Amino acid sequence: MRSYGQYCSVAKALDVVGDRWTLLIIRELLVRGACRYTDLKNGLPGIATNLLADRIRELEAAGLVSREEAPPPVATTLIRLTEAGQELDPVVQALGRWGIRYMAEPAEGDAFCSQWFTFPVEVFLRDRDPDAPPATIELRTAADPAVIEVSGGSVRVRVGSVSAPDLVISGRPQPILGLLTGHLSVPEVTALGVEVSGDHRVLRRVLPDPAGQALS
Amino acid sequence: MRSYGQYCSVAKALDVVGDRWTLLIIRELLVRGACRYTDLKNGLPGIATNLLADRIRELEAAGLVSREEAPPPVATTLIRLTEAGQELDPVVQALGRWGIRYMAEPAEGDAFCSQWFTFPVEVFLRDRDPDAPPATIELRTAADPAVIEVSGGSVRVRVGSVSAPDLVISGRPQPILGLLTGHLSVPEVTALGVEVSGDHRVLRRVLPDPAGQALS
DNA sequence: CGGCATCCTCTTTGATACTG
DNA sequence: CAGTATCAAAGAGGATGCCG
Repeated sequence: MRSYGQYCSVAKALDVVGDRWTLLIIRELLVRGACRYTDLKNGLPGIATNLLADRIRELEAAGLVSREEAPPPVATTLIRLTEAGQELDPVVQALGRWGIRYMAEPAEGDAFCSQWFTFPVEVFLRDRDPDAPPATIELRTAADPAVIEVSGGSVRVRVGSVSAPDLVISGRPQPILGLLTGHLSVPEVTALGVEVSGDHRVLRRVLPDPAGQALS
Repeated sequence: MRSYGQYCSVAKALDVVGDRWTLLIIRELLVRGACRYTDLKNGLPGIATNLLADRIRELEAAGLVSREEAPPPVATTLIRLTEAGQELDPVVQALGRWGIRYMAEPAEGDAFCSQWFTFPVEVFLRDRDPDAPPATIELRTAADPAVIEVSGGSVRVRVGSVSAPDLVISGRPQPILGLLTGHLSVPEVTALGVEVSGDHRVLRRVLPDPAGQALS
C-alpha cells in the first residue's frame, strides 16, 4: 500500500493494515488461530487467490504473520500471527463492536462462516455462574457447526462439534445472532424458524440480564 | 466501496469505513471537532480534493457525518461527526495505540500536524496531581502550535496558543513525541535539538512514573 | 488437492487544472 | 472557500493454468 506519508500513529497503522482484505485476514487468524492457505481462503469468501497470496506476503514482510512447516502428519505450512499481529486484537474487536449495528439487516446473499459467531459472543455473553459445571451449546447453520463452551467464568467459541451438547440451536445465522445478542427471545426466534432444543437454563447462564429475564 | 458480502460485523464495519482515507477523515473530525472542508484538507496532507469530496459524501450518506450551515459571522458549512461517527473513537484509538510502534522511525519527509499530538498524549499522559492549579504546555514545531491543558485530573490537547504557558517545548515532532511517551528524557531531547523552557515540574505532573523519575 | 502465478478487464486513486 | 473535470497509473476482481 502506498504510504499516507503522515507522522501520525493512526496513519502509520493504516499504512500497514489499511489495505483491502488485510484486517479480515487478521480477523480470521485471530478467531481461528494458525491456518493453512486454504483455511484462510474458505474463511474469506470473495477474496481472489492472487490477492490472498499477495497480502500474506505483505503481512509476513511487515512481521505480522509467520509461516511454519507443520510436522509430517499434517505436512503443510501453517500461517500464524506473530505477537505484533496478535496485538491487533483490540483494533478488530473495536471494529466488530461498532459494526454490530449493521448486523440487524437481513444480509441477503451474504456469506457466513461459523467462526464469525465469535465476535458477538465475546461481546455479549458472560458466564454468570462460574461455579456451575462446564456446559456447551452447539450452533448449527448452513455453515459448519460451532460450539460455545461455557466453563469456569469464561465463554469461548470454536468451529466444530461436540458429542452431547447441553443445548442445540439450529437455523439461519441472523436470528441466532439476535438471540445471542439479547435482541430476540426464544419464542421470537422460534417463530423465525430457529429450533432451540435441550436445556434452556444454559441460555440464562450466558445471556445478559434483560434478555435473560425475557426468555420465559 | 464494494461490499465484502460477509455477514460478520468486522466486515460490515469495513464496508463502511474501510476505504482509503476514510478513517483518517474520522480521525481529523475526532481530534478537531467540527471542521470546514479546507480544515479537513489541511489536516489530511496528500489527499486529492476530489477524493475528499467523494468521501465526505459517502460518510454523509452512511450517516457518520452531517453538514451544518454556520451562522453569519463564519458563514461557511461545517462538517461534524454524528453520534454513530463519534462511536468510531474506540476504533481510531485502537489503531493509534497499535501504530505507535512505527513512530520511533525518523519519518523522513512525512507531513505533520499539531493536532496529531492528541493520540500519544491521550495514551501516555495523566494528570497525577488533580488538585493542583491548571497548567499549560505549549508545543512548537514547524506546524501550528498546540497546547496541552492539564487541569482537575484531565489532560487535553488543542491546536492553538496560550498567553503564558507554564512550559514551552520547541523542536521537531519526533523527539518531542519521545519525551511525551516517556521514551526520552529532557537531557536526551535537548541533545536532539529540542528546547524545553519554563517550569519542568509540569512534566513530572503529567508523565508516567518511570519517565517522571528519569527527568532530573 | 494445496499453493500459488499469469493474464485480462474493470474500478479506484492520485495529480493537476480549472470554476462558481 | 469549496469543490468539479480530466486523465494516467495503480490496484482489485475473475478466470484459468501450473506444479509438487
